[in-house]
Formats: sequence, C-alpha cells, structure tokens
Amino acid sequence: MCEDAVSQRLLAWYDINARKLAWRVGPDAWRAGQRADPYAVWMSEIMLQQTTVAAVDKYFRRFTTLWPDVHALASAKDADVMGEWAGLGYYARARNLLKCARVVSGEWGGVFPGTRAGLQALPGIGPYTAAAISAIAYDRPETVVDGNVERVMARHFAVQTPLPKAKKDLTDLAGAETPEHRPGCYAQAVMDLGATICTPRNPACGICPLSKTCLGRARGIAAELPRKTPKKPKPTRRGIAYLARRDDGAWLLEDRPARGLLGGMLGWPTEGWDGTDDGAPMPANWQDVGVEVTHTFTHFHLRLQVLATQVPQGANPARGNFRALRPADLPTLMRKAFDASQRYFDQSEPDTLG
DNA sequence: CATCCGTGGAG
DNA sequence: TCTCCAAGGAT
Repeated sequence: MCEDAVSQRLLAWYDINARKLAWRVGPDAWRAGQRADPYAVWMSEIMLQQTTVAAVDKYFRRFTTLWPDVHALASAKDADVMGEWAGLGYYARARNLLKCARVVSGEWGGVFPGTRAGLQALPGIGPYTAAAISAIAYDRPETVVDGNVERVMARHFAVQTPLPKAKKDLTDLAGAETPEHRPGCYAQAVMDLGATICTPRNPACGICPLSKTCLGRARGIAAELPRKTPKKPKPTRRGIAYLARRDDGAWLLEDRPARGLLGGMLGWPTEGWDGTDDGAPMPANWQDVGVEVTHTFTHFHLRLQVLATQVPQGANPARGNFRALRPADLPTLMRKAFDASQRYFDQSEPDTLG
C-alpha cells in the first residue's frame, strides 16, 4: 500500500477531523484500545438509515438509556418501542429493530454476528448496515457503500453513469480502496468526508484530502456528480382525520396495521388517503377545526382535513377505542393533526372539565 | 429492477 | 415555495 493511497490520506484526515458522535469511539480512544459496543453500533446504524446525524442523536441517547443492552430491548413492549421511535420516520425500522433484538437475544445469546452474511440475515440489516457493523464494531475489512461513499467515489473517479445504475461500479471502486488496517476507522472516515467536505452541494474541494487525485475536480464536474436518474413528481392526496375526545379526557385512537404507511404506529381514525375509506369512526357532531394539515411523505403530498368532536362517556365507536394519550407517541402527521385540533378543544374544554 | 416507506433541514 | 436528500431495507 503506497503512502499516498486514498485510504491513508483519509485516515490521516479522520484522525484530526473525526466528528464526535454519541455512538462513536473516536480515533484517540480507538488507539488507546477502546472498541465500539456492537449493540450501540447496530442501534446507531439502523437509526441512521436515510436519516441525519442531527435527528438521530436524541433518539439514540433515549433508546440506549431506556434499553442499555440487547436483552433489555428484546424484553421491551412493542408499543413502548414504537412510541419512542415516533417522529423519526420509516417505522419499519422500529419493527425490525425489535425483531432483530429478540433474535440476537434469544438465539445468539445477546452477541451480534461479526460476519457480513451473519449480520445481513437479521431483520432490518441489509448490505450497507451489515458491512458497517462488521467494519466498525468488529474491525473487519468490509466495504461500506452508502450515499456518502457513492458520492465520494463518483467524484474521485469521475463516474458519469447515473445512479442507481452506477451502484455496482461505485461499490467495486470503493472496495479497491478499503484498507486491511483500521477498516472500521476508514469506513467512518469516508462517510465523514462525504458529510462534511464532499457534500452534495458546494463541496469544499479546497480543503479536501483527496483533491489532488480527484478526477471530478480535475475535470471541473465534481459538484455535478453523482448523476442521478430524474425522480417522479409527487402527487397530492387528500384525506380526513377524526379526533374525538371523551369527557373524561380519553382520546379515540387506533393502532395502525403492522405493515404499510405508518405501520404499527398509533394514529387517529382517518379516511381517504392511505387506501382505506371507512368514513367517520362514529356518529357525532364533527366540527372542522379550521386548519388544514399538510404533510409530505416519501412519495406523495397530503392535505388533511381535521374534524373534531367532544363526546360523553359511554360513546361506542365503530373502530378504534378511547384511551389515554401521550402526544409524543404519535408519528408526526398524527401529531400535526393533534396540534391543529387544540384550537377546537381549548374552547370546548372549560365547559366540560372546568 | 421498481416501488414503497418519514421527516426535517438546507438552499 | 419547493426540491433535494440523509450512515437503506423489504418486497
């Protein structure tokens, strides 16, 4: 391995510029012999799938405080885990997180596999996450290929083929750079570079440790790479949410189906936007709260009308059931509907609870 | 290989 | 206001 290899420059840069992250063993601590906890690495990698570091930090701290090890998590109630995941998005991750914890706790004695194949056989762990855990937690020379790595490789080698077609070529190029020594630090180094220097827009090529060998920069096209096939426009869907509060303060809620949109999460009875069209959950004096909720999902925009009502005890809904609500357990869309309804409930409250 | 699956910040 | 996109995986 020549002194000037990409990996050596990246590691030298990382030793100085590594970001301090709650789940990370930094280069100094690593040199002192400290190693990452596979449970923490796994937890962070699941949370970081398509999610920013800034958003993950709070959730990671909360989860590892509530459930310090995989056995504790495996013993948690589904509703508690889903409630704590609320707001982070991609809720299949939370469902698979629990499934995976229970497999590792019950069948592997609480020890995560160290090999890519063993890891990738677990729920919620795909090619990227398996490589990341193997490299970062077990220091094996596996190659991680995420959006950062794709961008760094596409630019450094001036790959013009658009994603996702270029995926295999970029993976091969990344694999050729992966060092035998400190592969875990290297994996984090490439991703840190992509997150802080080789950014999607306005890359800081002037301070990049790879600039002198970067073909994209040499050709003046670095910022245009990687090329991507154009995306389809998002359609707009419309729907109605029904928020009913009982006189004793209980709310009419339903557990959403285990699969699909907001699967496994708590929600208000709704209509007309997610494939269901059941109408109001019960006959009542439904009032429009006057504020339309707007929300954007991965593949569509939503405009949600919010109807609210106050009902006496003894009311018998056709679907959902009345129960206590912790607003933080709601996914963001449902939380928006709750917030929008407060105007209505604030003015109807004095008569009922005063 | 295409589609589905959240959310919030940046520009 | 609106598009992009962030440490992807499952089907």
